[in-house]
Amino acid sequence: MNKNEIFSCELLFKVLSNSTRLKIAASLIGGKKSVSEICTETGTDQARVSHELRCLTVCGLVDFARDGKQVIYSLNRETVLPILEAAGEHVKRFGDRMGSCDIISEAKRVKTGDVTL
Amino acid sequence: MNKNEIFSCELLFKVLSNSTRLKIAASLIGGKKSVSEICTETGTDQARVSHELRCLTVCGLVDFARDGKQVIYSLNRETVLPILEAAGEHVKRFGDRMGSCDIISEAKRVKTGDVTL
DNA sequence: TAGTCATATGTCTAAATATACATATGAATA
DNA sequence: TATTCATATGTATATTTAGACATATGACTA
Repeated sequence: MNKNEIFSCELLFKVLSNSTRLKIAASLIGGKKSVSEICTETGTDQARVSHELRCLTVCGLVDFARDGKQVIYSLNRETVLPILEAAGEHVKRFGDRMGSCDIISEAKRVKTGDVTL
Repeated sequence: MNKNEIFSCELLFKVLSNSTRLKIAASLIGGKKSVSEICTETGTDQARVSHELRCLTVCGLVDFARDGKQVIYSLNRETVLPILEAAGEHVKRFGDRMGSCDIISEAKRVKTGDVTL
């Protein structure tokens, strides 16, 4: 991996490291959806979903097509599914440990009141 | 993907979305390395490398073994390489576009003085 | 063409994260 | 056992990001 690739990967992982964007992507695994369907499925308000959809679009994770008043978004399955699958494999083995990393999730642990021991 | 998996994936992607941690992981693709070797290869100071190595260790991306005064870190190739490879595929196609996403890289674009037009 | 439905964009603030710097620990050796 | 080398940890601050809220646009329909 050269520096450019590393930087682009950093951006890609940044896209996926936000819970709203990740929920949207996960929701689109099930198939194309309109913005309002995505809002309902992910329990997120419309403005924020639209913001994040733009990010996902620019970064190539989703495509869209207008259909009358609606805009239908779809996952770029070809490149995104392999990433999610590979991540899923890792998480299957190490998911439990990751919550105890204070560098990436100090705040969340405090907020959700998890016990650290 | 259920909620737990999504949350764990979010953490995993957060680990990989930091340039220092990603550089360390990329550096370890080439094989096991001591902390000071990683510092040299990635051009990062020792304290920060150690911090990030702990994160990478807790989250299952690297393993370590003490060897005298040194500590040798290795990549958990089995789960991490597939993630990096899949990310590499995406980036090969969409890497160019991603820099123009203001949501994930506003600050960096300003700092590096890139032209946006 | 006025209204309304669906979606997109602008922007401010709170929260999370990265980094720098200081310091501690732990193993080897003189 | 004092010293030195390699690595780890604590913590304050600056930067970055997420999220909330207000508002704009664009397409269809009465």
